[in-house]
Amino acid sequence: MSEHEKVRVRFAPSPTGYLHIGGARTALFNWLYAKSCGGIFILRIEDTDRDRSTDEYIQAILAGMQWLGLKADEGPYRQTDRLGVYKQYIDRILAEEKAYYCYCTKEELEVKKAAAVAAKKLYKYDGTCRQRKKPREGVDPVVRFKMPPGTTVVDDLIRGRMVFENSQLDDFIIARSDGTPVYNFVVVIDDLDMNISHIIRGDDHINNTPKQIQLYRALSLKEPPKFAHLPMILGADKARLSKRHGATSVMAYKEMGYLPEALNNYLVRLGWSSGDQEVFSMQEMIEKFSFKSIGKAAAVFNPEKLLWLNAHYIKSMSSEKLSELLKPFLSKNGLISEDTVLDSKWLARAVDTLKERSRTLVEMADSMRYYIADEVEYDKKAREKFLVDESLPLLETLTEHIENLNDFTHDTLEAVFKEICEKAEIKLKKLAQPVRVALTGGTASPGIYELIEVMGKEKTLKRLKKAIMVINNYRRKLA
RNA sequence: GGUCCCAUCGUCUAGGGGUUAGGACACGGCCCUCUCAAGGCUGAAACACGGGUUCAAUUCCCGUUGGGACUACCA
Repeated sequence: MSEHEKVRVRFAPSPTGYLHIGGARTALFNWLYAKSCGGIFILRIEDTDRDRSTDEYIQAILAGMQWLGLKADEGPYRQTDRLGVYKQYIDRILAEEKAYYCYCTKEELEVKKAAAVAAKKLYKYDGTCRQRKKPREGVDPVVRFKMPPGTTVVDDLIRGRMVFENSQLDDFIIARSDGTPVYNFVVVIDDLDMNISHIIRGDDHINNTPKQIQLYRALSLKEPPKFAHLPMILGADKARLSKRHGATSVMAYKEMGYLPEALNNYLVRLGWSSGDQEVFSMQEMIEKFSFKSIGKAAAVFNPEKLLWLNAHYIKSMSSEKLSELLKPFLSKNGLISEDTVLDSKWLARAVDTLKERSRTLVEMADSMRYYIADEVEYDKKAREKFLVDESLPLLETLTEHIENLNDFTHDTLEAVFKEICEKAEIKLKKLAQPVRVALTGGTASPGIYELIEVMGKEKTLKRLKKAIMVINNYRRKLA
């Protein structure tokens, strides 16, 4: 592949909000395509809307992409740093008479537009200023593109051929009356200037495409880039994904305890597939990515499936790594503070017991409560059902056994439990459930032996004794 | 309204002129089991509708319906 044919793609968000699910998917697909053919992935911040763009959002977008592992090979470029470039192009296109100054005021245009709407006709700029030779006093003009006649063909890599009548396109504005260029113009300049080979973006941009292609042709002899329009992501109500549908910012998912692997995997399967495969490593995605396997229909965002994938990635991640990721969540839920010293081996052991039953890091951190907190709080129903007279001798016997136990491991604990059950002629359940409530406060937990092993002798004994006390107190009250 | 796009289980999707229309999430059942999970097995669940083309259409074409995007001196 020669140098100028090299694949160069870009993700071009506007910093008017956080990196959301839809943007992340667009970024991912661009990144994937670049990686799949040894191309360059460029990040470009489209901040020409100065009223709505903020630095805070730029940082948020960067943070989101970093979390997802979508590293840009070039950039971030900022369009506001390139205003001089756009100015040159505007002067040039004006000089070549492919664009013109328009002195129609907003108010005049409003009136024409209202009339068109009232008559149920398509509103288009009527070309009043196309022939105008002289400036109008007291009006700062906008610059409009002189849309040529004919048709514009878009050969979309995903959708195939689309044909647009140029008469339906407008003499759209390319520079505002304050001289600043507008989106449809700067995109084209940048893509031209940055030698973008493929434009991969949401299909909400389809209608911009013919306009941009016309601009390319007006500005350059080069063939315009190839276009690939990705299907939209919708909410459960089939409307465009928005805040109403829950968290839409990528970083919000981080805070809810999702793993970037899970989110990437979920996102890649929205509109794309490779046979029956559901789980993909980033490497596999890169290897299998192709425009041919991208669908055309919009996809509904399904949080349940994301959760399932997250659980999957939690299960398959090493407990050591998980422990590190878990720590921020432990301090957030108050289980550890800055000066807490956690033995990392012990933490990994604890995580090990929780991996298969946590769908998010938040859930896992909450389960850690019974391992870390000083006291457990009993669930009312659990206490009433299991911390009862019947359990008292069992808990007492167990306490004695454990006090004399030196070898505090899964196997010896199992032997102890078996022995007690045999002597008392009861099923394991009769013993395990009260113990579970005593130790965790609830009825759901890891296996009883691993639970005790991780909890340790001291904490186990303390809680067993507390449970015994609770049962005795209750008896006394009744008496 | 106009332009453009889209249409397989509730959801994500595979498939494609002849299939018992496959998988995954969610849901139900069973197994495993000290609880909860995880895991295994299993069940229910879809080609929007109407016309063509064809020996044959869910698949190709047209239309209808439904959904969506755009229609800014936003991006």
